[in-house]
Amino acid sequence: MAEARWLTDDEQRTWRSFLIASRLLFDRLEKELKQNSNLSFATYEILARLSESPGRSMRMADLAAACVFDRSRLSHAIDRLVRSGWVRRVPSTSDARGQLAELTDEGARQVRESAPGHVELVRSLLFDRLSREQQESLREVSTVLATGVLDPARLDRMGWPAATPRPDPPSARG
Amino acid sequence: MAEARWLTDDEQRTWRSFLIASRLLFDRLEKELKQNSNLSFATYEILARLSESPGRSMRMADLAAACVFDRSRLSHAIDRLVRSGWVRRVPSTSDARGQLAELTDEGARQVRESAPGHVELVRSLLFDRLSREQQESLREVSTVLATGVLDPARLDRMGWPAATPRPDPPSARG
DNA sequence: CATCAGGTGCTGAAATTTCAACTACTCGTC
DNA sequence: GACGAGTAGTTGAAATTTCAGCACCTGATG
Repeated sequence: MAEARWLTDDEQRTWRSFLIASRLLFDRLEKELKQNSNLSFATYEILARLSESPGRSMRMADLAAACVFDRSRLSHAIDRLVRSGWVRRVPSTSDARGQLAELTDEGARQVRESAPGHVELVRSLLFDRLSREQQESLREVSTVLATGVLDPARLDRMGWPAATPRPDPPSARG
Repeated sequence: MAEARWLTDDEQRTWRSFLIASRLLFDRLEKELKQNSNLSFATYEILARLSESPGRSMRMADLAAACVFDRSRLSHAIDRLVRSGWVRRVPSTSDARGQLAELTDEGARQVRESAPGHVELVRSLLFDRLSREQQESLREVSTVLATGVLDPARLDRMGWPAATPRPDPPSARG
């Protein structure tokens, strides 16, 4: 290795700003959820993802990918959710290794209850304050970051949401 | 409360993209530090901040604010760093309640050793991939996020770095 | 069919973070 | 100089996350 490529002052400022801002934001969301629903952000995300999924259930690995958790972390988190009665484990019928995490009615109720406050806060801290151009920039930058870490194929497999609406209907393929 | 203000599809995609992207990025940095220097990101930040501070030391509260940690978390983290021999606790002379966390020589060596790899990764995942305009957008958006959570005065007190270079030299004030 | 690389999910222990007090000190006021 | 509110930092226990390793299943290959 020759000379380390340091950050310019400008880059340094940008990086620190991003770091601080995202942490402040996530902390704030965490606090709101804890306060109003006694949920951690991580827990909320799991419940939210499940609630949006067909059959209110997902394969463990898919859920982990969607939430950007490693498998162990998800497994422990699901343990706790099962103990709370909000999630049920169901063995996969198509793959004997697989488990589905399935939202219970109680779990679904919990999401419905906590979602509005959470969404309202995201809106008020983020979208109400960003112009349309800034929102586009944010998505653009996020895409750059994500593809910097994972290739597009992997992102796609984990349900990467940044894509603009499909250019062709799926049936028109091939 | 009347009707909850939900997110549009577009906003939903932007939000999820941001969430996933930042998590992927931070996870990656965490992994790199763990792998190459056996440091957590949190630990690295503490050491880095101290190393940049005059006298290689900071008041606990200031350090906590700079790293966006709560005081308890920082206190525990510093405990560990003291046990590692990388940081020393020094009572503040001006305020008998206060403590300084001060980097030891060993600690300084540790930062010097781990910084290049870390910076290189930030550069390659972020700055090498963003145009100048995108970098500006990122800073702009970060500022919006941060001021959405904290007022500018508080940000300033915690060493918010997003400011463009001061319009006047400090001595020209008043 | 047997093998084997790779994928899935779980587990227990260790490390870290969160949470709710608690002590000690400062500052402004009386 | 004593009071009381507010600040600085620590502490211990509980909750969560990380880490390494395990057991099991699948799918490809021979």
